Amino acid sequence: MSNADIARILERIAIRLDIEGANPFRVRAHKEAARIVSEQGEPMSAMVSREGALEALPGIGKDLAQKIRDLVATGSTPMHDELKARIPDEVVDFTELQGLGPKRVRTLFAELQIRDRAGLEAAAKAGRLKGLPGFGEKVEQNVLKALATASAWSGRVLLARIWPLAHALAERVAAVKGVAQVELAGSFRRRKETVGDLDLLVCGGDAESVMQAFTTHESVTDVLGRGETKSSVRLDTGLQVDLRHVPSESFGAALLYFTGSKEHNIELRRIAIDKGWSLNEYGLTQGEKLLAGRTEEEIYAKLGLDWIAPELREARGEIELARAGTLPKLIELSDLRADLHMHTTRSDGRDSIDAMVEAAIARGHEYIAITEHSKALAMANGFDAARVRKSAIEIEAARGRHKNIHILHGLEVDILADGELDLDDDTLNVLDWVVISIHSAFTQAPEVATARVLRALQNPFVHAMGHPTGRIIGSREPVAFDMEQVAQMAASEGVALEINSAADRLDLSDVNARLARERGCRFVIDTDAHSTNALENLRFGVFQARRAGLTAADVWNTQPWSRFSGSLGARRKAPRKTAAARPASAGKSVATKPAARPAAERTAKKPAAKPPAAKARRNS
DNA sequence: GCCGTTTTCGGCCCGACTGTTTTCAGTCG
Repeated sequence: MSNADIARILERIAIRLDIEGANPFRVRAHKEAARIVSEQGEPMSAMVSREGALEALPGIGKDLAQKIRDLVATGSTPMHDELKARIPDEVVDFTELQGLGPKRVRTLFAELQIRDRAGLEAAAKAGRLKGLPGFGEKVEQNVLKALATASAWSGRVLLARIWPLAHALAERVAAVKGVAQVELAGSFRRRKETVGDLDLLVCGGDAESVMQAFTTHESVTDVLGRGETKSSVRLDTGLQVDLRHVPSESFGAALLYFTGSKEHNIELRRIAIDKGWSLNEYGLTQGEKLLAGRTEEEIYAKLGLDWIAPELREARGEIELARAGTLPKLIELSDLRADLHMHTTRSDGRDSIDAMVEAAIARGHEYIAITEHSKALAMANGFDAARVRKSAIEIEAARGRHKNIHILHGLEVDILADGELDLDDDTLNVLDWVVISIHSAFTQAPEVATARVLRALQNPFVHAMGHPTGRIIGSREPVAFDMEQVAQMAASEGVALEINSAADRLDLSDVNARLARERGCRFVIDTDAHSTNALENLRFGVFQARRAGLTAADVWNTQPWSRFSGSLGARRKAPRKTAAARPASAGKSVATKPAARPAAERTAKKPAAKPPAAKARRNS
């Protein structure tokens, strides 16, 4: 049972408790626990075996720790079984519909015995909802609307997919006369890999004109609400967009507030309260007196904190680092000097070598690697040994045509099901840059998958592991290998883990990259572009890296060519470790070598997995 | 259900908007 599975069950326990009218703080405790579990890099299945490890997590006490242990051991917990027997799954799902919260869902279930979607729709159509307490004509109509919308809307959309439309909406509002500032806040600003809605923040201009411009945008199909300071709309794609018009003296406070995360805000509020102040979207106040509000920086400063980049605002220890002045200096797109994973028409790319190289030059890259597929991916026209040797000549010719960029002769070599690589060592030795990736056998058991990856990582010709977990957001689960062991092996072998910038990969995830960083891994951020356009995606990989707390120093392809090229051959010179080439025996934990860069060397800047001060977060 | 320099009880973040009410509960973020 993965952390995500456990988190989901805890979340549903919380909703069921809420529907039953339980103590709201008990509900919140379960929701908080779900969040904490989902953000742990280490699997719960590993943590349960360490005495007291669960209880050491802030927000997890004796009771929740036991529930997590039950879930790991049996896939369930007695309390959830009892709750499920009383409240069916589909009733829980009702709370996802706009306008239905726990109270109204409770009424539907208790008064009308509605147990599923079909029943809800039938009751609403028959006009049986509007007579219920807390319901009326309008709510009934909204339920029907929400049911129709929900079937067309999966809930979240990839950040990269919404990027252009989000900016178009912002520009539309920015064009209104007198508007001074427009920001896209929310999870969009935190650069989460998917966003559930968009939050626009506007200051300046006439509020009425701003609302008018916003609610009449061509992609708006439904105006959900329209007040003096706030409007909500639904777009034709199903996405909800909220706009808030705020005064300039409150803009920083509003930006902070609506950027979130909710958990980050709650921690900030606690700090304010402890100082006898109050923090809301209008500012930081002491009684009637406004202490700060115009910018985020002044609010953080007043609270005794360094400004925290939005990508880190997830209540994962960033506040303690900000207080201590030890926040990492996050990597930026401009730090990258290369893209080391891309395809051309020679395998399954859409553009030629020359087109890709020219596009890379236009992007300002100092060096790139052309990395076609290997032969296991026959459908992608993967290279065999002979084709690799021919390719070397083609790359050399390309170098002759393009003098103002360094081109590495690379390959994306398949990791076969048993951990063997798809090409032999002699062939790999021809290449300047070897990325290894999983493209098959995605559903192996954890021990098998772990042994497979550990074996592959020990090949001395390998430089990097591409899209390590193989997950596709929304459609394919990550390969179930043990990230802890893989990260330790990658660190000790000096193999970089990729953060793949493809919109639906973003693999490693922020949580995994954070764990890998703590184990001393280095990284590369690549596009895996299959066309010149896709080279633009690098920014999304950088966002993911920032969410993981990575600095430029953590990422190999930020190095200037002279240093990078000098570091490529290091592993090949070392004698081949024959014993290490065998896969570890299934089910047995593999001896973990110390990380290449010991954790202690890096603690000064790294965000702690569990901040030492977190248990006492109400201190200040 | 969690937490603790107020430590085993009594707190736990806060405001806008809607719709159902007739002063406010429910929902949402």
